[in-house]
Amino acid sequence: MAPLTSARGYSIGALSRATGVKVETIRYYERIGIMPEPGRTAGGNRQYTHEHLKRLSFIRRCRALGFPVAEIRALLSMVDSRDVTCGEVHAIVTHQLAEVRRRLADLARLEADLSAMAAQCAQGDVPACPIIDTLFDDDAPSLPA
Amino acid sequence: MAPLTSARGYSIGALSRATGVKVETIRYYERIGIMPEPGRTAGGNRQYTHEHLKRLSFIRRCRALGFPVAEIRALLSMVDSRDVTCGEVHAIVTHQLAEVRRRLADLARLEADLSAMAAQCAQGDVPACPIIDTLFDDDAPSLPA
DNA sequence: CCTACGATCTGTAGCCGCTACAGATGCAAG
DNA sequence: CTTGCATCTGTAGCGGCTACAGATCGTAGG
Repeated sequence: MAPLTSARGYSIGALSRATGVKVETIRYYERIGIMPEPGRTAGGNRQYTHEHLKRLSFIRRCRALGFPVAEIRALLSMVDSRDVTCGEVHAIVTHQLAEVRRRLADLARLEADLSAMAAQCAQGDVPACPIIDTLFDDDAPSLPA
Repeated sequence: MAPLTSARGYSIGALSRATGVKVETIRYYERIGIMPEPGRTAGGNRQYTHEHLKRLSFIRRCRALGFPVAEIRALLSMVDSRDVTCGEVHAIVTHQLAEVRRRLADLARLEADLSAMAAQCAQGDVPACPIIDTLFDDDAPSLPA
């Protein structure tokens, strides 16, 4: 019986479609060492296995959660060395969570400042603009924190 | 009477201290054309005026609001051409506000996902980890959107 | 006036995480 | 066999700085 696609493996394009990670990015991940070098066809094209697919999906999910590559690398090396302790993983996740919350707080402040500025503005063809005036004002040493 | 510091102008270091923008960044802004080339001393050191100070403060405030340099450039060219219409400024601010809100929403989702993951985790020396399991799971095609 | 030392100078390379080429091949369908 | 897409390698670019190296400027103390 003719086996399914997974028997001969995936081309890089197939892997890309299956994971949603662009071809160039897959090669990039190989170059920076978070994806292992796959086998090759006689002609030199990459051939991936289902293991590659799982790993790349993992990476994609982590990226979607905002993990920097360095942290993904750390997670993967724990997985690779079969030395996953829940505590370490928890620490990485918690750290990332703190990062995200910090950025959230920053953005919330921006949102407040920008919407206040937008509200100030007459919006018409008026040649003067309170926004510009505010931003250029000497007396405001910083933002309305 | 001996004039104040502003008479001879500011050195790049003084401007940096006055605005909170690093020296290298000031030179970078000059290179990319959002800060004008200042005068020079006989020996070739940059000499800034109070106008430079105001402009750089404006840039810094805009950056702190998350405006990309391209938008700051647009704002500055309106100012430079003395053709500031409030409507255009409003459009740029509103656009930036929308960007910020989009990023806020993204981050809020990340926050939710990460805190759910962190809560799942046993946190101890347990050699298995539900987080890793989840992220590696085949059946999860994407994130719990 | 000289010396010493910090500030500033120019130019270039690196950071992250891709993305976009160019120009040469591989591979599969008709 | 040809066509034409997919893939190959290698390199350069994006934004927005940041960090050097190695030379020169400027100023305060002796």
